[in-house]
Amino acid sequence: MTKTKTAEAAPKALPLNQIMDGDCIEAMQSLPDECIDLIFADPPYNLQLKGALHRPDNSKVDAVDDHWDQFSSFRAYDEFSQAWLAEARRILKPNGAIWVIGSYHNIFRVGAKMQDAGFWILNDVVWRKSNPMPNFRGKRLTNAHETMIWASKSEGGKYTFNYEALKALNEGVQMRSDWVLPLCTGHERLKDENGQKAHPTQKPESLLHRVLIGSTNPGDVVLDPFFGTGTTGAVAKMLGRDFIGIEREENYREIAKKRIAKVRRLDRDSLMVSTSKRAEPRVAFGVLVERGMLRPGEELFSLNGRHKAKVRADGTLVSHDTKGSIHQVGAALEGAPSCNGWTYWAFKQEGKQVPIDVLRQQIRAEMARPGEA
Amino acid sequence: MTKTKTAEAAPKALPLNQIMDGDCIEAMQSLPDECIDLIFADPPYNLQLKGALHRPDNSKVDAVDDHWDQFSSFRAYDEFSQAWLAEARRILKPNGAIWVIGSYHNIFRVGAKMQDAGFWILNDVVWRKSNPMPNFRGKRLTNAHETMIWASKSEGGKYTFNYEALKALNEGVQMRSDWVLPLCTGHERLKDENGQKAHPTQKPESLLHRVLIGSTNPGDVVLDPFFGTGTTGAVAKMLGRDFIGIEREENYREIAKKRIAKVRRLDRDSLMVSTSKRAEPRVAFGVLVERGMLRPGEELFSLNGRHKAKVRADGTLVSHDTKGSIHQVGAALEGAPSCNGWTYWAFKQEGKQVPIDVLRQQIRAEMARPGEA
DNA sequence: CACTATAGTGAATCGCCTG
DNA sequence: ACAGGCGATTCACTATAGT
Repeated sequence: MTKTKTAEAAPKALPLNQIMDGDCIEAMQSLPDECIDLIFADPPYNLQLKGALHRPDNSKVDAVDDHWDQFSSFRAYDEFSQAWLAEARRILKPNGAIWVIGSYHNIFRVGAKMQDAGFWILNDVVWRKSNPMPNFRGKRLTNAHETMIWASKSEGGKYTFNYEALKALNEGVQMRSDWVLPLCTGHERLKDENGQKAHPTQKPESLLHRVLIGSTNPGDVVLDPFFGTGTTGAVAKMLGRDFIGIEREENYREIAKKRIAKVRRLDRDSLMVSTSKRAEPRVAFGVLVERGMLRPGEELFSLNGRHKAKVRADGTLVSHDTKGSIHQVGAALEGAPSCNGWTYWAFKQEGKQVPIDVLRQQIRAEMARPGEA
Repeated sequence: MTKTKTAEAAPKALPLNQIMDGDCIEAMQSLPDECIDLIFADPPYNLQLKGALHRPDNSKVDAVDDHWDQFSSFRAYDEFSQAWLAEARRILKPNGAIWVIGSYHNIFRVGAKMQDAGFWILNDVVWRKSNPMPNFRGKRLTNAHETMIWASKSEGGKYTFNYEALKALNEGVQMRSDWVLPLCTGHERLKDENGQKAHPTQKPESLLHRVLIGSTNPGDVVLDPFFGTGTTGAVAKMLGRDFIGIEREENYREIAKKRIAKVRRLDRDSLMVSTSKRAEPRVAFGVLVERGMLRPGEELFSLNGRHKAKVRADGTLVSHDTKGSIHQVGAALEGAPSCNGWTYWAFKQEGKQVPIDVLRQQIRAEMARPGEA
C-alpha cells in the first residue's frame, strides 16, 4: 500500500509544514483538489456545559467554556460539520483517509454527516483513557473514553494501512479498535507564561503517533484543520511526514510554531517500519516508544557494554544490519540462540544506564489497575 | 432513586413477561403512553433491513432493487430509526431511560436520531470484547468493541442510576464508560437443532446484567423491541424485573420462550444492591441536641483542626460572628461554596475527636428497628 | 539524597427537597 | 416556578514541599 508522491498530486505549491491562519473552511477552499493524504480533525465538541462543577474537596473544575466550542443548536453544529467535511473531502486524494475525534456530545452527529458526505467508515477506534477525570457527583459513569472515526474518501478507496507496523506496536498481535493511552499531562502538556495549560484539549502525542504510523507513509501530507497547539504537526515532523495546519487563534498558532521548531525529524533507520512477519514478542516494547518513554532514534546499550542499538518508531531495534525485536537483536549480536531483551538492554538516563525492564514494570503497574484488563 | 409502581403508571394491563409478535413499531403502538421504565434496544444493522424498509414515500424497498444505493439506504435506515425511537420515547415513563447498542455501521446515525428525538445522552459506553474475532484480511483494525448509548427521556429526566452497586461491581472504584466483557460463547450461546448458533448477534448476559443492575430497580418494566432470543428477558427475570419483548421471527420467539422458562428468579436478599447514602432517611442535627447526645454550649471541632464552633439549643452553631446550620458555618469558615457538616465536625469524647456522623448513624439505626421509631 | 505528605488537575452535557 | 437549604461526591497521576 505504499504510495509515491507524484507531481500531479501537488499541482501547485502547498503550504507544507506551515500553519494557515483563519477559518478552516475558508483555508481549505484555498487548497487544490486531491492534494492531501490524511486528515486528522479534532473539531469542537459542542459540550453545552451548564453551571460550575466542584470536586468533593470543593476545588473548581476548569471547564472547557471557550467561545469556539459554543453552537446555538444541533442544527447549527450539523451545518458546520457538513461544511468542513465537504471541503475536507474535496482536498483529499482519492486514496486518502480521515480521522475525526469526538465525544458523545458530537461524535454521533459528525459520524452521520461523514457517511452522508460519502466517506466510508473503516473502523471506529476508542481511546480508552488510563487516567480520566472521575465523575465527581456520582451521577453517571466515569467518562473514560473518546471515539475516533477512521474513514476512507469513498467505498473502495485504497487507503494506507500499515498492518505489520501496528501489529509490532501491539505485542505481535493485531491492533484492536480500542487503544489504552494516558491523557496529555506533565511535561508534554504545554503551559502558557502563567503556568496555566495553553490549550484546554491538547491531545497526547502517543495518540497521533499510532494514527500516523498506522495510516500514513513517510513523505505523506497530513492536514489538521483544527490545529490548536499543533500535536499533529509535531508528531508528523518527528515521523517524517509533511503537515499543513489550520488554526484561527493567533495565540495557539504561535505556541504551535515554537513547539514544532523544537521537534527533530527522525533518521531513516528509525522511520523504517516492519514489512514482514516476525516472531511474536512476549511483551509490548512498542508501547514504551508510543508513550514516549523511549524515543525513536534513541540508543540502547547492552548491559555487558559490548553492543548498542537504535530504537525505531514501531518498537523494533536496529544495530548495523540486524533488525527485529529487542530479543532478536540481542540474540543476534551475542551469537546466542535466544536472548531476553528486557534484561539485556538499558537506556541512558542522566548519565546512568537503566535497564528497560524498569519501564516495563511501569506499564505493567498501569495495566494491573482495574478498568484496564 | 427508588421508584414505586403505582396504579396510574399501568392504566391497563401490560403484557408483562411476554413476547409480543410482530413489527416492533406496530407492537409499541399498542402500548399506552409512559408505561416503561427502561428500554434496551439492539436494532438490526443497515443491510439486514432492506426487505423491511420503506422509502420516504412509503413504497416498500425491494432487497434486489437496483435503485437501492448508498444514499437511499442511509435515508431509509434513518426513517426506520426515527419511527421506532419516536414510539419508544412515547411509551417511556418521564423518568425512564434507554440503552441502544450498535457498531460503527449504524450507531452514529442512531445516536444522532436519538438526540433529534429529544433523548438526552448520559454516557456512551464501550463494550470492549475480550475475545473478538480477528480481522482475517489484515486490512483494518480488529473490530474489538461495540458502542452503547445510554440516554434519559429528556434533559432533566430523573433517570435511575445505582452508582454504589456499579462501584461495588468494579472493585470499589466508580464504574467507567468502557466495559471489558467476553463475547457470548460456550454453554450460554444458544444452538439450534443442527448445533448451529441460533441467533447471529446474541448478546452476553453479563452485559445485560450490568445494564439492568445499574439503571433499573427490582419490579421495573424493561422493554426490548428487538428481542431476538431473549437475553434481556432472561436477565430481567433473573434479577426480578418485569420484561416485555417484541420479536417478529417466530423461531426466535420460541427459543426465547423456552430459554426464559428455565431461568429462576433470584431471591430477595440476592437482589439487594449497595445503596447510596442519599437513599437513607434524613436526620436533623437538632435531633442530636434534643436527645442529649450533644449539649447546648458544647464545642465542636473541624476535622482538619483549624476551626471550632459552639452548639446552640436550637441545633445551630456559632463561631465568632458566624451563625447557622452545621453546613453553613462549615462552608463560611472554609470559604467554600458548600460543606457537608456531618463529615466536617467532630466532638470530644474521652479526649478523642469523634465525627458527629457517628451520632447520626446511631439515630438511623434506631429508626430502622421496628417499634422504636 | 531518599522518601513521604500535600496540593493540584484532567473535553464534564455531574441534585433534590421543601416552602 | 423559583429560591434556598441540606448534604453527597473522586481516580490516577504529577509537581512540589517537607522530613
